[in-house]
Amino acid sequence: MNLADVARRAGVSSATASRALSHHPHVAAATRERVWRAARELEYVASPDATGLARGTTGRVAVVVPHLARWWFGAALEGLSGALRAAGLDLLLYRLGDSVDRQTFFDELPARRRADAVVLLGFGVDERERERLDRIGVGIVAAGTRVGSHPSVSIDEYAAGRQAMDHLLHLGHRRIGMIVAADPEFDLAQPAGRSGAYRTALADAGIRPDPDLTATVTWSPECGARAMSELLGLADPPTAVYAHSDEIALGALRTLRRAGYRVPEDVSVIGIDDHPLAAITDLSTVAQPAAEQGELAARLVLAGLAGEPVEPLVTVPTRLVIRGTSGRPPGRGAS
Amino acid sequence: MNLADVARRAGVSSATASRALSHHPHVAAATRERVWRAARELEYVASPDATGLARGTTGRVAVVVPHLARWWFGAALEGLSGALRAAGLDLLLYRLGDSVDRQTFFDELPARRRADAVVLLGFGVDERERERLDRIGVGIVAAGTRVGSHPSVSIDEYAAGRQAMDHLLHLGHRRIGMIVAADPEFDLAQPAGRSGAYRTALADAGIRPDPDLTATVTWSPECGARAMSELLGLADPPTAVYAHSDEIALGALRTLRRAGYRVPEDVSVIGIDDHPLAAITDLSTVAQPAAEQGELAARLVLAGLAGEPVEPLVTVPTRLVIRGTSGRPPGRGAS
DNA sequence: ACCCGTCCTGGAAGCGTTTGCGGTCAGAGA
DNA sequence: TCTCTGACCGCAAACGCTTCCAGGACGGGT
Repeated sequence: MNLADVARRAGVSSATASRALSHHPHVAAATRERVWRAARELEYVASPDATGLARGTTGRVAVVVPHLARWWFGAALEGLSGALRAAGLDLLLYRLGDSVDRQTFFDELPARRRADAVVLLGFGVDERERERLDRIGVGIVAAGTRVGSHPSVSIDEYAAGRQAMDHLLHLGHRRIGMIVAADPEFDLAQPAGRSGAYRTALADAGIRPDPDLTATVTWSPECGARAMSELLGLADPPTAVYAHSDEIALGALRTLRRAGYRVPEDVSVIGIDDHPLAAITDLSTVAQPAAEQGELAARLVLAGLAGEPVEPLVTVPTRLVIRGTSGRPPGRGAS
Repeated sequence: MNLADVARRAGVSSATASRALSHHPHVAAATRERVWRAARELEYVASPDATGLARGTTGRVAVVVPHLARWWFGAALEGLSGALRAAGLDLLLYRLGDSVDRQTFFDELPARRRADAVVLLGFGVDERERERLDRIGVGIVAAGTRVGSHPSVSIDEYAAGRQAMDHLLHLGHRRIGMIVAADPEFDLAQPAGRSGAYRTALADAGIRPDPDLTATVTWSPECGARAMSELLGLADPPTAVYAHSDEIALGALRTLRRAGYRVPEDVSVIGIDDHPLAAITDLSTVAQPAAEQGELAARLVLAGLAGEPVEPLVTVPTRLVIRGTSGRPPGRGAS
């Protein structure tokens, strides 16, 4: 069961056994083979605790997420876990459900000494938290957002927003609503870029933004539905709606259909994400590769661990996906 | 940084420091206080590796999942992680993406010696795998499925299926289609109960099942859409469809709408899960508490670790949620 | 035949905790 | 005042692995 047992069975010292098993040079081929055979016969597995103690490294990386049930997080985590597993690293998952969890996490830093690196998945941290985080003493990588000057991988939020907005503008829409997806507990950092795109896109098209056309809600389909109701209640409702996420957009869609509006004949809708349900709902959107972002984050971690230089800011491309919920505004007929 | 440093600063031996920090009895109150203060000042965090080595326990729980991006898994994992965190246990995540991952996982048992318990989230294992699993040497708990005689928490798949089917039958449907959600890689174990419910419900209603009315697909909305096309292509298409999951049902819904069928006037649809998008899509379904299942699984783990007797089979209730996609069959008018 | 590298291997010292065992010391009972 | 009983505390041995350091064997060059 232990290294000593393997060594005994192979007739060598535990030092040699250790070297043989971890592919060190300077071990005779025959010896190496004997040790490996003994290990196999005994079904030997090294104790990671002992290894960690001796080597000063844990073989684990901590991943911190605010949510798990939302599509983006699950998908990103899939990419991340796959790449880490391939590299033989274990994944320690910390979910910070609410501000209490969050507070204690940054106060106590439970991940300390338990991982060789930390990945922040999809949420921003404030100044104080970043300062705490630095005390954790290991490399930090962010995915889906930028965190200070740490290496990070994400989409260009602004560009993604522009793709959505420009699409609506090209279709001829002038009165465009926006549903902002914010999170009361977690600064997702995405809203800024996505909202900025809204404003500048309008400005570039020579349209003065109407503050009434912006609704801010928390991240859930129900809220998207409510926000849409608000927008429809305006004296002069929008002919198109740009939602910060597909989940929100789907909620908005529901409200529109319920209220008897035709989509896209009366109102166009576009989201961001390319959620799996967007395809079957025929929702126009801006696709972002979630799993790939997770995977790239893992690569940054690996590079950092290997002491290689790491690309500080990786940006993955987004892609406009035009489906059935976006069309020309009413009263303009198809070309 | 180390225990020795804390001990030195508090003017005691590291043995005493250790006892004081882990709330052992037979430590003078004053001493304990001094040690704690020193620890706080030094921001001391015990090395889990060293602790694990000395104590023979890891403080970690391995969680094995086949998917992450699907709602149920994310939600269950949320419940699980919350409860484990509250108990001070770390969560080690192993995602088995495909049969290759799966094979190597069961061959090499990487979780061995790295966790005090293993939770199998939402997938069944075959005989060989179970036999391998037992060699892992720690407690095993299953959630969302049953695994041998290990403690497990899940819904009553059969009962859930009956709730859905009986609802459709009560509405007067006689020709009911079923879309089975299977997984080529993972035996989800759910199909059996859910399909069984279909057959016995029909039998109890005196209806002979028509094999053409059953479509088996893998678990994704697109497949649900395709399966629905198949059913609609039948000479005598169903007036209602019972889908094994909401995701499938949503796909089916899309096909129906595209094909110009009205829901529920022409065709009724019901799923299982109560996916967050089911509410906004107005999909009738059978709700199952995903997060709660995860949380209960964590409790089983905790009980097992504490040496308490653990309930072997926990069943959580499901609930029929009638929304807008289920109604009376055509040609029978509202009562 | 001798010396000197080169390879391989073993001894042993950590890595940071926990914990069994024994020692010290103060207070209580006689 | 003397012993005895506990409460506290420290010593040192694990826990299972890695790695530095040095020793032994062996072959080739002189």
